[in-house]
Amino acid sequence: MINNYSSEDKVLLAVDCIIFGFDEEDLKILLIRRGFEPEKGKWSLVGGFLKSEETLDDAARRVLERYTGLSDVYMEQLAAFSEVDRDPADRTISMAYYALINIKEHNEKLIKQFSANWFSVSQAPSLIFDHDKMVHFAIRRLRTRATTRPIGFELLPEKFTMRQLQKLYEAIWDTTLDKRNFINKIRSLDIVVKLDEKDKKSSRKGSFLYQFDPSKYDKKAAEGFMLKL
Amino acid sequence: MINNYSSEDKVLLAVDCIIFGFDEEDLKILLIRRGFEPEKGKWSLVGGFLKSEETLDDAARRVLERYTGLSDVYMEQLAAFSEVDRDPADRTISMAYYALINIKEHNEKLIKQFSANWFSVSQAPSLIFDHDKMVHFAIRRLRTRATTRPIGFELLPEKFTMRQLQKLYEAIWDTTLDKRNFINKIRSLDIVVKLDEKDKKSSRKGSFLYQFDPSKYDKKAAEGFMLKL
DNA sequence: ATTTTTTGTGTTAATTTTACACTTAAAAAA
DNA sequence: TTTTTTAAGTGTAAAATTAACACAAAAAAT
Repeated sequence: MINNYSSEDKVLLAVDCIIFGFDEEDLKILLIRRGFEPEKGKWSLVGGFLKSEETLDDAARRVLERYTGLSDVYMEQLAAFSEVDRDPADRTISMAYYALINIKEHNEKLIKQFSANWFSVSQAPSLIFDHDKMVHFAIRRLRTRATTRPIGFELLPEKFTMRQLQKLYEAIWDTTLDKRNFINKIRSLDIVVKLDEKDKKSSRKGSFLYQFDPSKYDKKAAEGFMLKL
Repeated sequence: MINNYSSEDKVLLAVDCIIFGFDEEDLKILLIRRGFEPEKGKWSLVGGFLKSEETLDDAARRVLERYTGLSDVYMEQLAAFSEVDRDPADRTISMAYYALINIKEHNEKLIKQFSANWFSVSQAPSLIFDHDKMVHFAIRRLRTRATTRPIGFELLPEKFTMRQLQKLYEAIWDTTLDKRNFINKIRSLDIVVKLDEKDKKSSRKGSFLYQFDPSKYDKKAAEGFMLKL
C-alpha cells in the first residue's frame, strides 16, 4: 500500500510514568536520577520512548517493569504533554501514565541500580521538563479515581487493617476522616471481608485484618460508585 | 545540542476530534466522509496530523477551525489510541480530542465542502479505524464531565430555557429527569440568571429565558461540583 | 495492679435527594 | 367571546444519606 502520509512530520513519542506507592503513612512517587543528557543527574519520572512495534500501553508496561521489576501493574493512561520545547534535545511528545503499586513488592536492586528513590508527594524534589506538571495531573486524577472506583487492592498489601485503608484515603485526599463513618462507608460498599486474624504491629490490642473480595472488587471497579467521605 | 535520541523510532501523530453539538433534542456529532485513501469515502471523525511546530492542542484547534469555521471552541484532550495496526497505511498514533460547540454557529459552507454531516450519537454510522471506540470514550467522558462541571455554555445558545438545559442533560445522560427537581438543582448551583424575556417558540405560554453568569460559571467550571440528578 | 495506647462500635441530627400533581398563561379553535 | 389545548411553572413531605460525636475493651509495658 502506498503511504499517503509521506509528507507529514514524524515525532518522537515517549511515555513517562508516575508510579504511586503507599507506605502506611504517606503517598509516595518513584523518581530516578536521569542517566543521560540533557538534564543528566536531575530527578525525573521514569520513562522511555515508544517503539514502532508496540502500543503506548505496552511501552508503559515495559518502562514499569524495567524500573520496578513488576509486571501486571495497575496502570492508566493520563494525558499527552506536547509543548514544542518541552524537551530541549528534540521534539518529543510524552504520554504520561500513572501506576499504582504495592510499595513492598518492587525490586530493591533495581531501585539502587537506577539511583531511584521514593518521595512523599509533598516532599518530592522539582523535576526535569514538565514532569512536575505531570505529577500534579496524576495526583488530581488519582483523587477523582479514588472517589469513583476502589483503589486499595493496588496500593495495599493483601491483608490490611481498616486503619491502613483509611490512611490511604487520607493520604490521597490530603484530609482526615472520621473512623466510624469511614468503616461504615467501606462496609456498605461490600468489597472487603473481615478476617479472624489480627495485625499486632500497630497496637497492643491488635486490629483485625481485612481482605478484598476479588470478584466484588472487580465488579465495583467496573461499574464505579460515588464515594463521598 | 547533540540529539541523544537519534536511535529512537519516530511516529506519525494525529489528532481526531469528536465534535459534539446539541440541536434542542439530540446530542449530535459531526462526521465527514474521508477524502483520501485508505478508507476513502467512509465516515470518519475530523482529524489531521500534528505538525512539528505546534502542540497537540494547537493541532486540535486547527482541525476544529478547518472543519467548523470556529475558533475559541471548548475542547479537551481525551486519550491516545495507539494500536499498532490501527491505521493500515502507516504507524500512526492518534490523540483524540472532544469539543463542544453550539450547533447553530458552525459554518454551513464548510459542512458542504467536506461532505460533513451531523448525526445523533445513537444513529451514527460506523466509522473507520478505531473511531467508534473514540466516540464511545468521548461520550463516557462527556457524561462524567456533565456531572462534575457545568457544560451548558458550550452547547446552548446564549439565551436558553430551562427545558432546553434539561433536555441537554437528558440527552447526555440518556435518561429522563423531573423538571421540578432539575430546576431546583440548577438554581442551587447559582450559575444562571433568569431574564425577563420569554421564548415563545416552544409553547403558547412561553417560557422564561435564562443566561449563564459568566464569572460564576467559570468559577464552578474551575472548582467543579457533584451533580446528582 | 496500673498505665498507656490504639481498636472498635452505634445513635441522633442535619442535609440532601426523591417523588409527586395541580394551576397558570396564552394562543388557537370553536 | 368562550372554550380548548399545550407546555410552563411551582412546593412539600417522605426517604435516604451524610455528618457529628464519645466511651469501653483489649493487651502490652511498666
